[in-house]
Amino acid sequence: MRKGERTKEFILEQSAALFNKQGYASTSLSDIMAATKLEKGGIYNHFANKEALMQEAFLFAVQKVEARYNSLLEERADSRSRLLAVLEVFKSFLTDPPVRGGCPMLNAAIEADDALPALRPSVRRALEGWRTAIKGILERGIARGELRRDLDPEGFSSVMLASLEGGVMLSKMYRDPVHIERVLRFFELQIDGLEVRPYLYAGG
Amino acid sequence: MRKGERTKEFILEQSAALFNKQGYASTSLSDIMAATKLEKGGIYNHFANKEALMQEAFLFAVQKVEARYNSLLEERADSRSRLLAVLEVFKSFLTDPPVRGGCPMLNAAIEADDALPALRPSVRRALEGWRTAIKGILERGIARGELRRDLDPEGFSSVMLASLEGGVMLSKMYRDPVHIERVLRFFELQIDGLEVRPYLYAGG
DNA sequence: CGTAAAAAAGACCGATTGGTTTTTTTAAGG
DNA sequence: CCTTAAAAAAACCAATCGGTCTTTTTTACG
Repeated sequence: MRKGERTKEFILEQSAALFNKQGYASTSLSDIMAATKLEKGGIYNHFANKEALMQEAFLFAVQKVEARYNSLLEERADSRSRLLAVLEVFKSFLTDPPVRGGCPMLNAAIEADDALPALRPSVRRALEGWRTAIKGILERGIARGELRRDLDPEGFSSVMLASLEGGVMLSKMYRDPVHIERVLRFFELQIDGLEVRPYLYAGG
Repeated sequence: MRKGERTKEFILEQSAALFNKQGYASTSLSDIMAATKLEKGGIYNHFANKEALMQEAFLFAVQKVEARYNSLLEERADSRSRLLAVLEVFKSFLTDPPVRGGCPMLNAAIEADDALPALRPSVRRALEGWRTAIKGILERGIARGELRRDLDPEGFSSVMLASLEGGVMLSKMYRDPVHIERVLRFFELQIDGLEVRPYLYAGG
């Protein structure tokens, strides 16, 4: 009973990395067998079929990313620090990925939208989770008087998430972190511009 | 002789759409046979193997996108109009795609970086083409005195391309054009902010 | 119109795919 | 320790994969 759960977790960990690196359709059960050193029977004992494995592996990957974010979030109270934590998560997809192969949401999104319709709802939910997280930081920042009131959290969260995902894609393709770094720098400056500056804006 | 070239073009057109929609690895020769109503022999008469077909189909797709851009570029001389033409191309991936299935560079980039190494150089070249196109518009705009001198073409081109690709991904996943529209609006405002305003900046 | 070459069809191939079932092994609980 | 159920292995399956080769059909040209 306990042994089974441990191996299931292990299968998820290995296959999540494979799916994220090679793609879901391109990763065969043989690949997973090789990575886990398990025979087919040992794998299908824990998952009904490949689709169920893909589904669970994606959620496993998303969970890993969220764990990374939460650990980065510790003791960060103000909006600016929190937004920087989001930036750091996306940078980590290239420097020290929670799951090998880049951003799980981005990778799954491209593959899911036509080829893997079953995965679409989960991917969408994960992306929406990130967008609302960013939006929440912005709204809270405005409410706390840390961010300018003329900022549009709805719009800015879309743009920031889009840029980060695009930056990850570019840096992966170029094999050069400079592109995600430019995105990071750009949004650091944007965030600073959005901040209410006590001295500059004092009294206004 | 002429007939062969026409069918080759037709195969490229059909398979480019399939590859862009379903992914390269997930699109089988049977899919292409069904789409072209050709037997396997009729296809392999024009392409050495599936990899060669993928390669040529990707270049075909990129060419279609470039053609769209060039048609949008006509009679647009100033930097602002040209940058807006770039924005329109990326919006068109969702509203009226040159090749069905979204942005060919984005889709291929995600799949190519680990699963299809043979496609990587072409994808990278295509993306770099777009980035340098944007950079060129910015540099020219600065030289012509249309854009502010403190603008960094190198960095801004990365950020703009990343955001557009990310915006396409988001809108495809949400099946809602609002996200790419937010990116578009954001960069329209950015571009306007980068412009040298004759009255505001007159003399300085 | 006839002919030679190009183009397409069709049969065929081994390998691999995801999946199932049966057997063996392992591990946990009384 | 021993038994029982869980877990993993192993054998097996039809279908599909990309690819090859041979035959038939079509096309272009003299």
